[in-house]
Amino acid sequence: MQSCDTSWRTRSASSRPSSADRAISLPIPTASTTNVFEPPRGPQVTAWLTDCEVRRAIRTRRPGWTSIAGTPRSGRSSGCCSRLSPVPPALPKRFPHREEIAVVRAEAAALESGAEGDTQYNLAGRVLARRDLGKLMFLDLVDRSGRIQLLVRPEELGGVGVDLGDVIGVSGVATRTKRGEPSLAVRELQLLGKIRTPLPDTFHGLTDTEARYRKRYLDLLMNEDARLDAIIRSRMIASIRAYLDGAGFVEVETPILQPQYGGAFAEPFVTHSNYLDRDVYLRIADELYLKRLIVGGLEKVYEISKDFRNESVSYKHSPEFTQLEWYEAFADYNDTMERTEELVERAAQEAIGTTKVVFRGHEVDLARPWTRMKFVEALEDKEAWSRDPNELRAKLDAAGVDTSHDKTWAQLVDHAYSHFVEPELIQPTFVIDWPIEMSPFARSTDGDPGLVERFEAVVSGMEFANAFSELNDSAEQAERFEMQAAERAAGDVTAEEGDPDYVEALSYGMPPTGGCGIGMDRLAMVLTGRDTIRDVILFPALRERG
RNA sequence: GGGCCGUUAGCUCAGCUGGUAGAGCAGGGGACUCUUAAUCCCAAGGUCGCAGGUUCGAUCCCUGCACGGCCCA
Repeated sequence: MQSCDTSWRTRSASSRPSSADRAISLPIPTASTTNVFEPPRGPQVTAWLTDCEVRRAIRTRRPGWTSIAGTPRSGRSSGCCSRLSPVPPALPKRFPHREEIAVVRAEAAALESGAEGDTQYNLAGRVLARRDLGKLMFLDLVDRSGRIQLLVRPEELGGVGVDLGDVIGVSGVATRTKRGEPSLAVRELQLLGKIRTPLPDTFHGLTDTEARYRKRYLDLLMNEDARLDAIIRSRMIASIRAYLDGAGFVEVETPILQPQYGGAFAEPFVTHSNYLDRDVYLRIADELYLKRLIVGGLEKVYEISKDFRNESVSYKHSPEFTQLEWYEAFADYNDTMERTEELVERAAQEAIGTTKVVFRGHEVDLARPWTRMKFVEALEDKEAWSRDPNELRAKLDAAGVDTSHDKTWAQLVDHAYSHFVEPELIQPTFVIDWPIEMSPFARSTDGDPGLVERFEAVVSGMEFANAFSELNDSAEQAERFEMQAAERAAGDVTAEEGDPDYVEALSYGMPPTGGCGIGMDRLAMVLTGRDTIRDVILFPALRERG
């Protein structure tokens, strides 16, 4: 099923390594760095209740505060997180003036053992460890920014009923324990969300691959790496948007439901519109609509969106995936290559703080410039190039490649490329100047009308970007569609269907244009160091459980 | 689509070519004032993925199916 890898715009697409094994670490956010993930900082945090108010609350048994929420208990099992657990009265609906755990942890880490800070902080998060020593209780509180130990003296709070997995809010001061652990000395503790089903093993976490995908919330909750992956992906997307916006691009949205799909070699999903009283397709690419906008004069447009391809899955293929496509008038594929390098390098720096990653077992550097390699020369080096289908098939058969599924020359050549060239491209590489039969939307090269100005970007053997100097002549586009119709007739069911409406759009004239598609999921794989696309898609497609 | 592997307690895993299942953690009861996979004591926890077959007897052997993983297409 190579059809996926011959798309015009790339499609995006074990044991779980521990944090220490990961090639990347997030730069610690500081006040000076712009971090889109940090919630807006309010005024300097103080207790959300004054001591006086707390005392009054305790006297009046103000609901919600653990210190007065129930009978003081002893023992580590001071409440059940199951159906037997007493329902706390009216939990708070908000918890304002919250500081990030990482901030308080940093302050605590700078203290002497046994010392306490001056500032009272509010922290909130989930309790993921509990070490109960009778009159002393240690809880580990986790939020998105990190983990900190809570030092609790239940008697001083009038008893604490906290179960592993509860969401709580606390108030207290930074401190370091005698053993030197950065902590918060808790003065007040409040239950904010009750756990009803026990957590998975808090030491091993949730490691079953299927369970991690089906119950991603548990994966995120238990595994810091999973949270990190989600954040890296979000930063990557944010960085890309910021880059394109800054470069004068207009972000647009084009139809997902389309009467005519196109722009890639792929099987579409088919659905039905009651209003239109006809079947419509879920888009397989944004390409043809975006170029209509270039015809319309928007000059620089981009879209980051879901595409859908009704095909099987693999480590780099998912039936629904996120793709970035941009189109830039008055640019060609050389300009587009430079922009691709810059965009990816910036995304890496802003998402993970470095351009050096480990992906699929290889140390890779995404920093500019990337290697340029001509498609035909790469195949010639492997003695896997011929313009004659029979001769090419013979060469591939001689090399032990099973060509029985390849019906056309284009399929043979694609097979040869996927088999011999692509897997060996480890450092980021642009493979340029592709056969015209494989590229119905790209302009011919100046030197060889049989080749087009197209590039694919590859890293660790995986394609993640695909671009070309866009064909902008309607008559030639019509001929290319006819060429594709011949491919279909020859047995390639994924060959491009013609799109007369698109040809008509081009007939009004389109500026020379460079266009590019980058698989966001695949780029996220590279940046997170994940080997499978399902690890960077929060809710991957799975079969219904039997 | 093909090959290989997996599915046992909420989670992480043991289970000897066959005699109806164990541990740690979590959960329940209790002890404990510096722990950090805290520790200690007690009790509880199971349609061994599903359906057939072989057998006196199946978590174990065989077949099919479901779901997942890896590799190939």
